[in-house]
Amino acid sequence: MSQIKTMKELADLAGVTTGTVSRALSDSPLISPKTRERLQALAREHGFKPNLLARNLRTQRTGAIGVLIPLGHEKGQHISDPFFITMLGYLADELTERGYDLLLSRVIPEDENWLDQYVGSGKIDGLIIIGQSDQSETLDEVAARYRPMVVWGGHAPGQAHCTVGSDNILGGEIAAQHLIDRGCQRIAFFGDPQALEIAQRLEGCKRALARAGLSDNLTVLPAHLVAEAAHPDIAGFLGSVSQRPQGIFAASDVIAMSALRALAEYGLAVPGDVKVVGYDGLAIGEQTVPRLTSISQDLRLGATTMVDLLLRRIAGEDTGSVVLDPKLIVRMSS
Amino acid sequence: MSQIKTMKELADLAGVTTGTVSRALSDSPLISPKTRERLQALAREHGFKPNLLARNLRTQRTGAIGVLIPLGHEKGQHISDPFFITMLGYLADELTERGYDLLLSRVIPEDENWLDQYVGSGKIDGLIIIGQSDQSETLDEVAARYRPMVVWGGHAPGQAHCTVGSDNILGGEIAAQHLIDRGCQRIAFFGDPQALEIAQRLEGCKRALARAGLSDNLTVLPAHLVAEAAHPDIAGFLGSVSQRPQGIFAASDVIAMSALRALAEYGLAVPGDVKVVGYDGLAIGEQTVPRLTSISQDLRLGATTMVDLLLRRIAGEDTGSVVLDPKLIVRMSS
DNA sequence: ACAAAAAATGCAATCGATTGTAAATAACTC
DNA sequence: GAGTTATTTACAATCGATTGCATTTTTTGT
Repeated sequence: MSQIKTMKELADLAGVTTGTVSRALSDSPLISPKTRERLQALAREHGFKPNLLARNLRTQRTGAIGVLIPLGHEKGQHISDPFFITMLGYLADELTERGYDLLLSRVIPEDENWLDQYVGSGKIDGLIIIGQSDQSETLDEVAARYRPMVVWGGHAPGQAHCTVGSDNILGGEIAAQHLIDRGCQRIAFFGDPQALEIAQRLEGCKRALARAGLSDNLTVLPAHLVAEAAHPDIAGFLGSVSQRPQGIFAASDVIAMSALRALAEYGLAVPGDVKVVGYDGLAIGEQTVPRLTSISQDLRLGATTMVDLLLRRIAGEDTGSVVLDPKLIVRMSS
Repeated sequence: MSQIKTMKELADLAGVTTGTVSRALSDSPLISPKTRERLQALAREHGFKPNLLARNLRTQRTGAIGVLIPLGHEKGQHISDPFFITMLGYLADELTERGYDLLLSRVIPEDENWLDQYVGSGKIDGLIIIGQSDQSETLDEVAARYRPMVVWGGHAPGQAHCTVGSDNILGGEIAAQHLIDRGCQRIAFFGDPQALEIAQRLEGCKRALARAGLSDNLTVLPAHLVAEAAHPDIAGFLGSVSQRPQGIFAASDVIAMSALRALAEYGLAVPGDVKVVGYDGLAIGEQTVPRLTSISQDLRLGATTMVDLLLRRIAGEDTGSVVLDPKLIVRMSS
C-alpha cells in the first residue's frame, strides 16, 4: 500500500492522465460514470487528498478568511479578551459552516503597512477586522483598493470602510436612561473615550442625562479595557470619590466585572447601594454575582452579518455599512 | 501608479527576469547590492507583495499551523468556551511570534475521516489539537502516519500520540487535600468523568480522601462542561442534597463559576458555608465574586510547550509527551 | 457497415513563485 | 590586452492541481 501523494501518481497507477483524475474527483460531467467511479474508489483506497495549495493557486481562491485583531491604543490587550474571543467563536462557527477556514492573526500596528501583509498575499479571500482601535484612517486607505474587507466597530460619517456594529450612541442612551429610571441621580461612566465606540457610548449617556436635567451629575473615569488594568483604576476611584455614584455605566462588560468586584471589596451592595450596567451582553455576564445588566450587541448576529457582507463583497457586490440595534438586558445588577 | 500584482510584472517593469526579482527580494547574496536595492525600492513603491500560495507550493512549506477543536462527547460546546479561547489566545501569541499563522477550525467528528481533511491537504505544516474529547483512538491512528501533531490533554499509558497536559491526578489530589486542610468533611465533585482528564482529576480527588479516611463522604455530580448547561445540574443538586457538602471541587473553572452563582442564589456564603475549588486557573477566576481558588494549569507554558514540540516534530525530531505540574492558586473562595 | 454526431480522454498551458544551471558581464592578474 | 576567475543575471524546470482545446473512442442513424 504505497502512499499516493499526487494526482500524477494516481493517474499513472490508473493508466490515465491527471486531467482525467481531476475531473473524475470533482464530479465533472465530462467523465464517464465508469471511470469516475473507478478513480474515486482508487483515490479513497489510497487515501489520496489533493493538495489544496496547488488547487488554490490555480483557481485563485483560497477558501480562507483572515481575521485580524489590531491592538492599537490599548497595549497589553490580549486575544483572550472575552469580547474578542466571543466574537471569534461566532465568526469561526459562521465561517466554518459556510466552508471557509479562519486564519487568525494578532497584529500590532507598528509600521503603517501592517495591513498589506495580508491584503494581496493570496492566502485569504477576504478580511475581517475586529475593532478599529485607533486605526480608522489606515483602514480607510486600505479599503480604497481592497474591497473584500469588513470591520467590526462604530460607524462614523465619512468612513470609507465597511463596518458592522451597534448604534453606540443609542446604546449609551438606553443604559443611562435605565439607570435614571431606577432612581440614580449621580452616575459614573467607566471607559476611555479615546476609542471611537466608547466615545459614542459616552455621548449617548450624556444625552440621556441632559434630557433628565442631570448633566452636572456625571463623572467620567477613563478606565482601561483590560480587566487587570481596569481594577486598580476603579478601586482608586471608589476609594477617593466623595459623592459616591448611585449608578455606574461601564463601557464594556469586562470593565463592569472589575467594577462589581471592586464594589464588593468596598462592601457596597449591588444593586442596593450602587447599580451597574455593562456593555456587550457577553455570556460571562450570566456568571457574575450578581448577574450583570448589560447593553447587548447581539454578537452572533453581528458575526453573521459581517460574514454575509464579506461574501457579497468577495462576489463583487458593493455593500454599505450595517448598524445593529443595541438592546437592554436587565439582569440583577440594576 | 499601476497595481503590480506579480513578479513578472515587476520584472518587466525593471527590465529583469522574475528570478532576479525573487532573489533580490529575498536578500540573496547572488544579487548585486545595486540591483537589489533598486528592485526592493521598486517593489515597495508599487506595494508589491509576493503571492504566498505560489511560494508555499514551490517551497512545500505553508507557514501555517492548524488548530482543531474536536467537539466529541459534549455537544453544544462552543469555541467561545473560556478554556478554549484562553488556550487559543496563547497559541496565537506563541505561533505568530514564531512567524506562523494559525488556521482555526471547529470540527465535529462525525465520520472517522475528520482528521484527514487537514492532514496532507498541504495547507498546514502541523497540527495542534485542543482536547482529545473521546477521540483518543482516532488520534492514535492518525499519529502513526502523520508526525507533526501535538494534542492537548491528559496522558494515558499506551497512547501513541504526543500530548501536552498537566498531571490531572496530582491536580485532583492537591485540590481535594486543600479542601480537607480547610476543614471540609463532606466533599462534592462536579464534573463528568466520561472525559479522560476529568476522570483523572476525580481519581486524584479520591486518593486524597482515602488518605484522610473520608472516602465515604464524596458525592460525584456529572455536571456538564458548558456553563449554561451546568447551572441547572448544580442548582438541582444543591436543592436536593440533604447533607450539604462543605467543599466543592469543580472539574473546571467554568463549572466552578456556575457553582458560585448557584450557591449565591441559595443564600450560601462562600467560603463561609461552602468552599469551592476550580480547575484550569483561568483569568476569569479573578473576576468572580468571591475570586476563585483554582488548580492552575499554566496554559501559557502549555501553549509554548506544544508549539515547541510541534516545531521540533516538523523538523523531523521525535518527541515524547510532556506532563506539566498543576499548581494550587488560593484565592478567596476557599 | 459507414458516416456523422456525441462522449470521453489526452495534451499542454496556466496559476506565481523558487532555484539549479548556463550564459553574460565585470574584475583581476601578469 | 589576453586569459582567468568572480559576479551577476537570464533561462527553464518545478511545485500540484485545473481547464480549454484537440484528439480519440463510442454511440447513433440510416
